[in-house]
Amino acid sequence: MSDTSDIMHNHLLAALSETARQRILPKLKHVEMSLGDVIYESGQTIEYVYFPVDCIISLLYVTVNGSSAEISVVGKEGMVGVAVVMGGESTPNRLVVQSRGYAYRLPAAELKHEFNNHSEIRVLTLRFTQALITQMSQTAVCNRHHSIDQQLCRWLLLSMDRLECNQLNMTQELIANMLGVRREGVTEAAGKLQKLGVIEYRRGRIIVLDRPQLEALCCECYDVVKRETNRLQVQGIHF
Amino acid sequence: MSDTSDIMHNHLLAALSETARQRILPKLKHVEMSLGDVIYESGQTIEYVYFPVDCIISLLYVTVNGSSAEISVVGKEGMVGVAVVMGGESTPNRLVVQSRGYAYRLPAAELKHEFNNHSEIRVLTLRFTQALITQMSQTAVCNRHHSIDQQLCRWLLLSMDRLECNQLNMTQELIANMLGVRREGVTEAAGKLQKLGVIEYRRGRIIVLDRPQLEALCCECYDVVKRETNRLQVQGIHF
DNA sequence: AATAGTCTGTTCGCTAACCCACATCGCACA
DNA sequence: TGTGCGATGTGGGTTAGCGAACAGACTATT
Repeated sequence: MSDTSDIMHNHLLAALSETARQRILPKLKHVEMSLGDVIYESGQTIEYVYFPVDCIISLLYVTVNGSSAEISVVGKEGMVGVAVVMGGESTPNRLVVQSRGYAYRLPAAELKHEFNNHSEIRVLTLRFTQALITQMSQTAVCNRHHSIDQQLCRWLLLSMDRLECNQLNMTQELIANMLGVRREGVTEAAGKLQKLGVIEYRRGRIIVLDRPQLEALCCECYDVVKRETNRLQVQGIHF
Repeated sequence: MSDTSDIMHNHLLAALSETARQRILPKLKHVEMSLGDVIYESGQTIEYVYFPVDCIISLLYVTVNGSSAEISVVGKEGMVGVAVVMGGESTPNRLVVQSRGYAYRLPAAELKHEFNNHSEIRVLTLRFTQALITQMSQTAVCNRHHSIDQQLCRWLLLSMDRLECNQLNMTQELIANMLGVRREGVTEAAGKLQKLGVIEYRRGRIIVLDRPQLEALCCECYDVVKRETNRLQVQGIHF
């Protein structure tokens, strides 16, 4: 995926009408996203928005004492940088590439212009923002009420959906940062899942062997977010 | 505050130009909001949006097993029901009146129409949504990393700001529901604050005696949200 | 083949918050 | 003036997750 033939993999770009896509296409740049890249730092002015193709971007919040938590995760189903159309220009979040791959990059001013002058991308962007809000609020609840075991399941499922494959390159340390817990907590939770035969874990590589069971072990949060995201996307098809 | 003379108390309505306000005014209805009123239930279609004047509305998420958590809180600085302009028509949240008072109610369709046809209210609504998103993500982090003591401080400060008075009618049981913790946890935290002379607590009524100290005891979350909300509102003044 | 570095597994004590049960206090209303 | 109920305070046992420290296992590099 190094040319522009994969543009339709991003659901938002794919949902555009032919005319809208032709309008935007020349402004898009296909860029590589490497694991760990910080796309924006907290409070930094957003200069580009990104439409992921096969990478995953995490929205992290980092506290003053350095501990962090993942607020939401975005892949091919969406975009990052919605704050530019909301009028904020920046957010208090850090955006990090959680899984390497490619994305289409659009200058923030172009998105703004398109957003203000054409209802099509406006509708799509807003609807996706609504899905993002759902994911954030679900994360807040999950952080409050559910165990690390459950949250790990949720996190794995969200990542799998965005990669569309059952393998994930990610150390326990990094997962712990995303979930905002200790690495040992992830080790323990992952160990349980491995004993159950749900996943296989080897030095920075996780393979999901039994997805149905993973879903069964997960809290409701995954399902709520997925259903709501689908609901909003299905609506997104008609204009 | 039982007539329509208090319309300017809501910051969004106040920020409208004279012509925009004249356009919307006839569609607004001044309504009383009683403590505990459920404005919308999770998943319910949103028929009206509300612009609080002196009441406070909590966005709650209720899990399948009945435990709950407050995702964000809205008062005179904003509105509830932004999902209608996002295209969602509903959210998986419950909205509850946390502090009684009045609000202006607008049919969802009217807001949508105004949003799609006039940039003024669009800009205001979107910017407020951005502030809401900030609050939600901060809540997620706070739930993960901060103690009940700190969260109680945050919650009190958020409520105080919206009431613009140092007294709050609210039982510990209700606060516990908002924070998504046990009532005993709140009793303990409130006890500490009372011993320190920061608050005075008597049967469903809290009085804040020493706000500076309350802020000092609070985690960073309050400050981040407040600064970000201010930043977005200040921008909101120019069109 | 050795070595350094990274990733994973495991342990021990500790604390915050949980669950449950019950005591007490104060306001409202009869 | 009681009396009942809703609100608050307290305690004991339990647990999930934290912090720190360390051992083993795998990988890459030389």
